[in-house]
Amino acid sequence: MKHLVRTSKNLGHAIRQARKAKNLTQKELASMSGVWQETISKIENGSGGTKLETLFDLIAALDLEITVTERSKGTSDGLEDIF
Amino acid sequence: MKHLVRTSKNLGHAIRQARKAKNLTQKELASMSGVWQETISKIENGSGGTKLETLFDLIAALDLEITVTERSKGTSDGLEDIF
DNA sequence: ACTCCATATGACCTCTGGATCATAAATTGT
DNA sequence: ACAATTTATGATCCAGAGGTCATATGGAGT
Repeated sequence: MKHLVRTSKNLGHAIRQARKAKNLTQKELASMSGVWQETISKIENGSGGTKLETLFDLIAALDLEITVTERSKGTSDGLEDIF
Repeated sequence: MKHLVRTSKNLGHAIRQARKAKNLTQKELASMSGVWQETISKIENGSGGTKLETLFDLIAALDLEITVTERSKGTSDGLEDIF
């Protein structure tokens, strides 16, 4: 699945989905990423300006990757998942 | 161009490249994104944990998009740009 | 209903990112 | 070399993110 991320809320969804897909609890993800369970909860619920470093920790622990590209001109190839 | 972003430094490169590609100065990007020129400078140089909201502002102003996907298994299709 | 685990919330404290202004250093043009 | 523009740095201040602990709420399962 590919998540187009424009807001913190999008991000939260992507993180939560990836975590669930791996059958991890927030606590487990917390211990493998070094990010507190409480913080993960907030992030998954899209609460405000997380720090990038925190995001990278989560992304790495979840085996995800972030890419930055030019905005695709209309070509919504159907793989995106926007919230 | 597609930038795989794992660190703040990667991010900085992606931002700077996109800005240059559009022939914008930091000050111009600053006024169109609402992010201070000084802050843009720091971000482009990869200095530390930027806030997500700031990043989103920049990304939007530069017509870029962020996607989160599962880490591609080996398939380095040659389009990435890692720093 | 009652456990047990998961997730959310609330409070406190510390640390740091970003706004803001000033200025230094680097780059570009002539 | 010089002037002009762009980028970097340095300092101060403030808001808020995350570490940390305690607790509340929610959900499964029995």
